[in-house]
Amino acid sequence: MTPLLRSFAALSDETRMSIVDQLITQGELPAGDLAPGAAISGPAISRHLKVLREAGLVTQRADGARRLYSARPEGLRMIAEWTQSRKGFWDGSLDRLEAALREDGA
Amino acid sequence: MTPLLRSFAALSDETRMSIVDQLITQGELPAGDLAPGAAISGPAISRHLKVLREAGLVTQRADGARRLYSARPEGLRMIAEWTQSRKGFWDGSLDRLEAALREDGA
DNA sequence: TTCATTATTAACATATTTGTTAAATAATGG
DNA sequence: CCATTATTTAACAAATATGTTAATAATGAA
Repeated sequence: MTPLLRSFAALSDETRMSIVDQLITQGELPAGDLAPGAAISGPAISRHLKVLREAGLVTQRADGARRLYSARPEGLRMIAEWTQSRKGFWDGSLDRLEAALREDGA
Repeated sequence: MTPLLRSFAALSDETRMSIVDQLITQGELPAGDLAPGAAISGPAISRHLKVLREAGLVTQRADGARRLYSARPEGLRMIAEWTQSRKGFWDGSLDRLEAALREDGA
């Protein structure tokens, strides 16, 4: 797991998922419009956006003093695949364990 | 996300996944046998096991001075379901975004 | 130019996670 | 009862994550 994926997966998931969710639902938005939805300060949002940018999950575009952000499909696909692999691991674990228990019982 | 799920999902995933994986693959194991596989000290393993126990992912059984650990199917199912819901979110995000982009292009 | 708006960076504080070593606890065998 | 083994807890250190306020760009308008 890369530091960025780990970072994305970790504590502030809710804030960052909310940011991405807003960008998906409402399309391109300036940084300032994302703060209210996340209930944290501008600088905090700005740093989340930086992480999301570096992780390839959002893109930034300048419009005067504003910075317009959008969700990035390639990034979302990467996350979906990562969660897929993780789900696969746990599903597999469960299957293997249940098989082992059945053998034990037999 | 509960603190325990968050804790489980967070940084030490690899260590804790390795522990659970060993318990699934090799069946019931004493705490001491899990340390080598994880490349950390006994006390560190012990604390991971405590987290896993509290999260309901493993069970503990006394055998003399040893503590035998096993993977717990209900816990694995819970994790599998949690990753499933997460995967669902990201898959859905991707679908929605791609649909939005198609509309834009049209 | 000067001011207002928008966003980012700097400096700092705090909580959480995770590891280590040393001490404590529990069980077993002389 | 004492020594040994297995494990956990205590005390401490370090890294990471995340938030805040204040300072610093960058832009556009008066």
